[in-house]
Amino acid sequence: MSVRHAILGVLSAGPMTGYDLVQFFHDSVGFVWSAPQSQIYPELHKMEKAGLVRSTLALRGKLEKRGYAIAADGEAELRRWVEEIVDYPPERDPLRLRALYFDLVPFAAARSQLRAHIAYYERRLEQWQERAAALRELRAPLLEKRLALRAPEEHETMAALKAH
Amino acid sequence: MSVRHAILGVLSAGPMTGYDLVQFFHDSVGFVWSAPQSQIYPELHKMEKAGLVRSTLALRGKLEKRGYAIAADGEAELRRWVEEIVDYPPERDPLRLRALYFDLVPFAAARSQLRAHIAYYERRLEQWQERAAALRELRAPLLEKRLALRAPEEHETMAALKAH
DNA sequence: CCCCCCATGTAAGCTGTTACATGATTGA
DNA sequence: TCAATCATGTAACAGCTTACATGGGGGG
Repeated sequence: MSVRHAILGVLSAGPMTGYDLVQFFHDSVGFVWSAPQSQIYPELHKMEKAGLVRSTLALRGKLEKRGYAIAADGEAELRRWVEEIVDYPPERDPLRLRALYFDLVPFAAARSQLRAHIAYYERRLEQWQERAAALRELRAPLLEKRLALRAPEEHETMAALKAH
Repeated sequence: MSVRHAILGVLSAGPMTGYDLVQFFHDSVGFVWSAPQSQIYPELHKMEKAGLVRSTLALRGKLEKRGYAIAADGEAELRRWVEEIVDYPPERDPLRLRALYFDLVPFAAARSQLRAHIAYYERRLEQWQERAAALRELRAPLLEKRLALRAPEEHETMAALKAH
């Protein structure tokens, strides 16, 4: 149940609306944990019931918008979860599964699978590098919000991530 | 819906029981696509209804056992699926997600996370190497069954896998 | 005035997890 | 005779995907 913790993590940088969260899942946290909009709103409701977040209703004209902020219990839970060491999820890799049966199809088909695979990971790598660069230059909105902590620390986190 | 294709793949090496399949998912295909027993039996039923596999009832004493064999439609479907190029599943990495929030916990906690992570992957790598060695020496039961094709081909497949 | 963005939700359906349940056979 | 292995299933639930649904605000 990690959408929950991903949300807590984002909210730990500051309060925001469900919509904002959706955006972050689209282009920043989404890099490591993706979640669709249809999962975020219900989860926020559940989290509020569980006392992990608090919400306040605001208005923009007639439009209702609900701001969510992390609660004390939420912060505690987030920290607990980060420290917790758990088992890894079972392996499930569609390409490797396909690769097991490459002997069943023409060589050319296998080759284009692998080409597509390489292309995919090259794109991915580019995205990561771009993202890492952005973080180093402090261009990330969430990171900016976190500047209550000193910046170099985040750099190390990111370095660790990239090392992985 | 890839349990289905994983099962088809295993069955393409020869007919076997549900129980046999469970074993293979436990220690060979499971390396790339894990599936619990409670998923395999129902899936076999569905696949039989869909005409992808055929089953025959056999007895061992009073004990019923059902042998499953891949049907023509199943082979076709497997081949189709192997050739198909699809999008990658969304990213969802629990450790990387944790790593994003390492700044919230004591340094020591982050360090032991990373240590555990490294240990995990070292174990994993060992397992892969062992497995690869077994395949090269043709010690794998499924591979033995496939020796209707010439063996060197499988080597290449495995090489591709390892390269990945 | 129209389109894109902001903003929030619901519903059906599939996949996978955890746990429960049962019973026969084989070998030590 | 006892434990491990062979053998097959069911049920409840959690998590995620895809699609549907609605409506106001802001800028060109």
